[in-house]
Parts: sequence; C-alpha cells; structure tokens
Amino acid sequence: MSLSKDANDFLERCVWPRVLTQMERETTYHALYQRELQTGTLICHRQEIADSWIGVMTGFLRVQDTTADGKPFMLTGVAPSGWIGEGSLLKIEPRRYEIVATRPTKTLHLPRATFSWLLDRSIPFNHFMLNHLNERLAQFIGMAKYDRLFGPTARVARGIASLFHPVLYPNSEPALRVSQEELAWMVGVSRQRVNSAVHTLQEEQLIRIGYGSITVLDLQAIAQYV
DNA sequence: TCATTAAATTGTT
DNA sequence: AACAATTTAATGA
Repeated sequence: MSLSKDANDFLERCVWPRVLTQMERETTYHALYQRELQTGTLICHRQEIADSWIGVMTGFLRVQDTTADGKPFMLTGVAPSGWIGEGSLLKIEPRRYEIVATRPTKTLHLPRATFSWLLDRSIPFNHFMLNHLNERLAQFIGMAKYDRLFGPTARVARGIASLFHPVLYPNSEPALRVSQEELAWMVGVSRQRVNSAVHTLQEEQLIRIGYGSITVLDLQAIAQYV
C-alpha cells in the first residue's frame, strides 16, 4: 500500500485511526488517497454530493458560503491535522457550502464508501465521530456568543483559539501558519483590526506574532479571552 | 554560500 | 482601500 511518508506521519498524529482495529485500519488506509491543491482551488463545490471525508495535512482550507448578494463569507477555517466534511457524508444531499484552499495545501481523502463502512461496523469510530461533532458544535456556539457579546479583539482571540483546538486540530507544532488576512476572513473583521488585535494579545503575552504565523503561548487564556 | 529579485505579508494612513 | 516597509522564497553566480 502506497501512502507517502508525509501521509503516514500525518495519520499518526490523528486520533481516529487509533480507535480502529488493525484490520479496519489496513482497509481504511488502502482506500485513502491524497491530493495537492494550489492556492484558490475549489476542493468541494456547492450543490454536489460529498464523496469523501477530508483531512488537512498541510496548508489551510476556508469553508465558505455566499450571501444573497453574492459576496463570499467564511464560515470557518480548517488548520493542519483537522478533518472536515463529515456532516455532508452523514446524509445524502447537496453541500451547502464550498471549500477552498487559501494556500498550497495537501489533503488526504477517505472515500464515502469506506467512511460508511466504518460507521456501520465500528462503535469506537462512532464515539470518535460523536465527540468530533460535539466539539465542532461547541465551537460554533462559542463563535456566535462572541460575535454578539464581545469586541473585535476577543473575536480574534476566539478565532485563534479555535484553530488551536486540541481535539479538532491535534497539532504538534506550537506555531500555526496563518496570515492575518486569513484570520480576518475567518473572524469577520478587517485585516487592520486583526493586526491591532494580535498586537494587543502579544503585549499580554498570550501569543507571539511571526511572519505569516501565530504561536499561542497561553491557550487557556486565549480561549477565555474577553 | 551569498547577492539579487519577486512575491507574500505586515504595518500604517 | 491604498501604500510603504519588511520578511520569505526562489534563482543563479
């Protein structure tokens, strides 16, 4: 079976393969395939039936929809080590959103057939999936709350915290490659506001700003920032 | 390895 | 939104 070394390293960092039996893991790994996307590539189109569960090895994905007047707006971002699209696999209906790579990105895909096969036979996989969905739900609820109650700096903090979510993105590296522009899209504020927000957060020793990257120094404080 | 250049990103108005 | 400054990545001697 011919997964790249990158893919194997990536899978070792993921949680769900660990809950499978040896046999299930082998079958699953055999079905996985890899894609490399250039900046701006649409990986999932709106209205199409989802055909795979998508893991981000490197890069960054933007999940977006468009408003009535045609302006795209970002729903969330997917950082490396995150998986997206399970919601569209659990039902058979057209996607309501589209997914775009915001930079060169490597993805790993688990085909729908294999995904369903795991759901049908593995209780541990179902437990993983429930937990995964629950964490994502909590994330969206948190986002809605912050949008209504707190100012832009807190929302930026919320956005950063969500990308460092230990369950959704079990990343080993402390630094995340995300530009301030990507953060701005994600949180729904201007890039200028993100710029000033990250400087405020840096002064408070909560994060460190890098060129095209953010390092979280105190995840606990970032997640609760008001 | 170093210097040069282009591209990306940040910082500021 | 526009512009300048800065950092990185790529290229070639």
